[in-house]
Amino acid sequence: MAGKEGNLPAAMRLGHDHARCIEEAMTLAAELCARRGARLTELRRAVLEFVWQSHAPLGAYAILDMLSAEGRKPMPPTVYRALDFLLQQKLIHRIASLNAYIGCIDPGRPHSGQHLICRLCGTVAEVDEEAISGAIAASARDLQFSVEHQTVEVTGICVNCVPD
Amino acid sequence: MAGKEGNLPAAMRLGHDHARCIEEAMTLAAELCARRGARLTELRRAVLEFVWQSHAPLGAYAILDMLSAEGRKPMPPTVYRALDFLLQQKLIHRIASLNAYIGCIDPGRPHSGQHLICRLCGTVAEVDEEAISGAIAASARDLQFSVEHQTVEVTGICVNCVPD
DNA sequence: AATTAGTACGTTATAATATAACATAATCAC
DNA sequence: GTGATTATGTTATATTATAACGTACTAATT
Repeated sequence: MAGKEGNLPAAMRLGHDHARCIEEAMTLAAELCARRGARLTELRRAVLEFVWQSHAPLGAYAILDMLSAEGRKPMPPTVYRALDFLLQQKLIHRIASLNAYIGCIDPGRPHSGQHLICRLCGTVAEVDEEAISGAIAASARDLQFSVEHQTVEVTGICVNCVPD
Repeated sequence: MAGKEGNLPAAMRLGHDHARCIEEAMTLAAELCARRGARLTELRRAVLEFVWQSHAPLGAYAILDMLSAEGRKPMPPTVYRALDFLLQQKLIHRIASLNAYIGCIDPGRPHSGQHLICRLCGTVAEVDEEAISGAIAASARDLQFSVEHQTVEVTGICVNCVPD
């Protein structure tokens, strides 16, 4: 057996090399923006890096505070504009049920991710299951509903927060 | 062929008898609360009825305004408490992506509903597809994630808002 | 390197959503 | 009816988000 961490997403593997998560996310973001002619400015880079500091989503005002602590003193619109840019570039997701933002684990590929949110540790794991998105698409088709965006947010207790 | 309104949920059938939607919802709510020993007070009843005025979700402050127009002059906590009660009794759902509230179409049966939200007319149709909730449950099981709540909100264009 | 068009950011103010904390009133169980 | 419980009223404030307008930076072209 591979143990309980066998095939889990990084977010739910306690000992994972998170510095590498951040580094990969930042490198990929830079590449994608360059390819798209989108400007990943210092501010936007800083916001994205803060969002990636953990696998728990971060609120806009938490980001504001972190930027303030760094010496910048941005006002809310500045942060929201950076977040809007990152959302447009699909570098982050907004978690509607938490009013907070989290890094996208696979910004290069078009996808409608699903998020598993641990109520105890706050960790959010993104998965992309065709079985889920396909079932939603099929149900919408039955109703002749033209889907633009799927929000799937599953709240519960992650493997690290339940007794074995 | 039954036409485009063949098997659609009431929310998406333009000519449906909405007075009956309201009446059935209110009757069922009264029955369920009685059965559970929960107090469906006048205020809570009024809030539920406002939520059911249409198949588009209603914000807390819109409800506040409607109560004010009726002569009551409640403050926000009063409305939020009524909404909390209705949420606990599963008589309404909160649509996280809209910060708004909508009547539950089947409060008697335990279920995790999915919501299709039309970006144009605001109508929200609730469906309960085992294929969707099952796929989510299966994915969570893979990750040893214990699910407490599923939020599925699908944004797009409903059948009444697209050209034929 | 100046011009300019477009984009990004700064700043002020305020809107929209939600809750904490405590007081009063209604209802229920006995 | 008395006391316990639940519901609502009230004041104040927290949290999340955006409108509107001004300034500065960037990139492309001359």
